[in-house]
Amino acid sequence: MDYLEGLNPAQRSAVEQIEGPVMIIAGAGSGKTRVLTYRIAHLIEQDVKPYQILSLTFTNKAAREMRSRIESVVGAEAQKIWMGTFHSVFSKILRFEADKIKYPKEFTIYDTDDCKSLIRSIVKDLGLDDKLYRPALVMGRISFAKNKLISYRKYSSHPLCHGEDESNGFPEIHKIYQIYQEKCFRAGAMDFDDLLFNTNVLFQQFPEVLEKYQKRFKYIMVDEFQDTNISQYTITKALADAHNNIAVVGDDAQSIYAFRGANIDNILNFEKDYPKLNVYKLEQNYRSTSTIVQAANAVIATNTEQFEKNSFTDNKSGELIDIYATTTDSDEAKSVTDQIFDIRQQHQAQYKDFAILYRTNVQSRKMEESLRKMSIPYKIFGGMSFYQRKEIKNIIAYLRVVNNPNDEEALKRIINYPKRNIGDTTISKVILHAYNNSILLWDALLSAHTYLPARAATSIKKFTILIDHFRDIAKEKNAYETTNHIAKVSGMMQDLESDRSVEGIARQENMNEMLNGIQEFVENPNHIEDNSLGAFLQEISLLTDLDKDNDQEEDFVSLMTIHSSKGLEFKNVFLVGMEEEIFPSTLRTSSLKELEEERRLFYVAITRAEHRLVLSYALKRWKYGKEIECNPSRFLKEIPNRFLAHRSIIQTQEAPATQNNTNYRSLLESLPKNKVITAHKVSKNFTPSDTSLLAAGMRVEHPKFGFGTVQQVEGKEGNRKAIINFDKEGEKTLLLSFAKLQIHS
DNA sequence: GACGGGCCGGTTTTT
DNA sequence: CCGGCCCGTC
Repeated sequence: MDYLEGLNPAQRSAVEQIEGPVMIIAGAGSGKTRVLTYRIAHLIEQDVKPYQILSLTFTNKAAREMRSRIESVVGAEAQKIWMGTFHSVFSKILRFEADKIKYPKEFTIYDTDDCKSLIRSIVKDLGLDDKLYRPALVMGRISFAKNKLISYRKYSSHPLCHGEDESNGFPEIHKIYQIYQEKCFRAGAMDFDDLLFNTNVLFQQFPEVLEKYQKRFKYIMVDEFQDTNISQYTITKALADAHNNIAVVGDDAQSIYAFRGANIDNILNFEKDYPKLNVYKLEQNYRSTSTIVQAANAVIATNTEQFEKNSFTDNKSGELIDIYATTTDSDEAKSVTDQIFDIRQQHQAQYKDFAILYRTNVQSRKMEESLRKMSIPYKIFGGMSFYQRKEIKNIIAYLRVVNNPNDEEALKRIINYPKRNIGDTTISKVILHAYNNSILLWDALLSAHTYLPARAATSIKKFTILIDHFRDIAKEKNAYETTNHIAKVSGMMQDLESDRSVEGIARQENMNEMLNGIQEFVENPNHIEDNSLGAFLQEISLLTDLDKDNDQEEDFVSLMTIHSSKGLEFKNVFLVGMEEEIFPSTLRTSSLKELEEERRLFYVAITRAEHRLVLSYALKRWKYGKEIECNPSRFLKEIPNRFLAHRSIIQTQEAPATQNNTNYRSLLESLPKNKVITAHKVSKNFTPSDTSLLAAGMRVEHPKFGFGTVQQVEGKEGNRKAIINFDKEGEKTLLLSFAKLQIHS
């Protein structure tokens, strides 16, 4: 029981209260994962069987990590705990129960691209304007409905659905939704939202199935509860109804997924649904310096909607938070890279102690270029993931068709790759024939000779024979051998090998990596009970690249969006692109609700940092091939001055394009570098002065640069700058709207 | 049916 | 700056 010793009183109560409904409000860095881990270990110590525990986490990686931590307390038993994301846990249950809801066991999971492509074709078939009915928009509406458990039947009479569509000029979405759902059903496919929606359908229509799982899962835990949507909450509540042993963990301040249907109201409803609720608040932050904790608190306090929570820490104040501007986005990237290089040297840090966070994925490009130039190892999470690459999607499409021959989206992708003389018109005719005659797509292919010209029918015949052959192979051999065979016999491998360009070779390497991945899957003892092709496909379609296990030995800087960084922590965090339009995003400044979610996102970003937080923004940035002017983010003003160290505008010089990155030392020496400024000991009574009357010759103090003499003041309004010659740091240009200066003379 | 060139439009976050 | 789509040519 010694694992209980290291917990504070609130944490300990949250661990020990195993019966009945529990809500744990866990501030950032408050040891939430510890509590969850020990709670499960504690359950097992109390003789709860591991398979009676269902623990829903936010990422697969979080589940894996938690499992291995539990394992170190209770041993191999930990393997039997049901642990994973909502999507992965319930897709496994659906795979098992598929026949009940008339889906094939080997149903396909459509990814976002598949869904959009399907919507595009439906919009075309209906003769609608594809400029108006854009796939992303339609998809968003369908997703919105599914997350609220609104079926296509209910959609057309729902004021928030069809009603809203009509007033926005999209009266046909309900129709698209219906056909979309029919086509998915016939293709034996579910999209991400369907995995949850259909779980609800399963539990509602088959009480005996629900009862089976209610009996099994005596103890249920939900992490990141603030990010669950109605569909997820309904599943959880249904499962918990038999025993009422449900513990949810969340932090309303970190709710950042409303766009995905997440509903803060779930926290409020939880109190209504479970009047006997025990609430525990974990308020002590063990992660960050008090400067960072207080800055984050100040930021979140700006929001009107929030729970009472008082985040505090006993950690020391640490360094001030850096803020600075750069002239361009390239300079921003360069300065961040330089600082990472320097800090690593000075503090003997490792690259994995650093993260670069941004609001949107496109911002990673400039960072990546700069890191490459300096030969700094890095990894980009999110954005274009491994499984989204064309060559990978192609081989997966083959596997999908072999696994489920009615998978329309996969079929469209590979029926003519490599070239088999089956063009778009032919494919469209087959799909239309299947739809009009209400037959399966595969049957439409088999009977192609009855309605298609001989030439096209012959090509299709050849294709179906090929796929049948692959299915025979799949019956005899394991997933790895099958894939290997398909890659060769389909002609894919040859097609890749014929391309000797750098990209072509990279594609072959990706293909090999894919094959290795399958082999690992097949051989992994965790998959012993089901290492089939179908199980593999299911697993990878729900994997994000955040889930990848990182080799402990590897040392790299992490680049990701703030959204992806949730739940993670880094010693040094660089938050880049702190500009209006970007963060907060233009699309989210019109309503208070959305702006407050952006602010929570800022809160999440700040609280990722353990020791050092650096905020930067550019004055100019490239966008769509044009250079645009940027303004500093309004959020910067929400951090109280006493936590900030403003720095001069940083201008770097780009490295010559021809420079290769093999010898970064000489490259480094050829470039002007931003020194990392050692903290100046601020005078005890330091209070920033009004700088509107600042003039040349005045003596000033800056919290980071120390004392200096004003050389010149220029510009006007928000753009006023002062050139100051600091005694120790030399000449700096400071933007007066941000610089904290105390005038001493 | 395949392929290449030109034009247009997009702008968030993710399972 | 990108990728997707349309249209012309082979």
